[in-house]
Amino acid sequence: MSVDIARFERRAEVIKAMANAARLVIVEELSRKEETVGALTELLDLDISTVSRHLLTLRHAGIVSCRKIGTRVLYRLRTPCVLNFFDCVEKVLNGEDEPADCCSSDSCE
Amino acid sequence: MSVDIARFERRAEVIKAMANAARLVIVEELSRKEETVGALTELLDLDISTVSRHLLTLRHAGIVSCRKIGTRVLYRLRTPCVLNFFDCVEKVLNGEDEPADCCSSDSCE
DNA sequence: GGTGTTATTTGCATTATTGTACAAATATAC
DNA sequence: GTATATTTGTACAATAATGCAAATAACACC
Repeated sequence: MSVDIARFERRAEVIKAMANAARLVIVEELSRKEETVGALTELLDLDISTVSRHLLTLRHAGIVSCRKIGTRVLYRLRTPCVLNFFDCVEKVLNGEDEPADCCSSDSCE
Repeated sequence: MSVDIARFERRAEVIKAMANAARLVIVEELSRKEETVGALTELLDLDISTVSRHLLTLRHAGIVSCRKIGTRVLYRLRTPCVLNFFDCVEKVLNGEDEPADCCSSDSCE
């Protein structure tokens, strides 16, 4: 391999943290306001322990941060620029940003 | 669950396609010019069959497209806006976009 | 036509990673 | 002490990454 793969591994770690529907719901919700684990769990059909782990994933990636208030933990979006991902993702989903595809065979549609 | 999870699943599919170091190398390389599977394989310490599958993943997500020239298949970046991800990813990695974190305990750093 | 060569994809098996729930542990307040 | 909120231990299922070998595609040559 002739590339500095470690640099791309680090980038991929951040993107991986965004590569899950439940975590995207969390990110969008936190873009509106700080929320507790319990409140986020109500949005998602998941066990609270699972939501807690999703938040850990986002926190380890540096995307969210948290603060403790009594027995609650309030999570917030630490790097709102991740919301910029969505514009491009919608373009990709709509097949924008490209005239049309060239090869239409099975192996290359 | 009280959210339209399917919408987030679709978004996550696109982001998942970007959530791998080898595929990020491919995307960056294709941002410079069209390349064949063989040429991309030389950048990565992976079997050509693995690279072919990474390209399939990117193609299914709508991020790259391809065209056949003789026995070669040339891949190109279909939605260059994905390159915008990198700016934010670097910010996240550098801990920018945020004063500092609040909770410094084990459970909430 | 057939045969060989090159480039890519596909079938299959294996390993690694991720998502998940339940139960138990921890932390904080009352 | 009890009650509430969250995290952690553990196990399991689902998904993803990988290489090797075989299959396919496109061409060149005879």
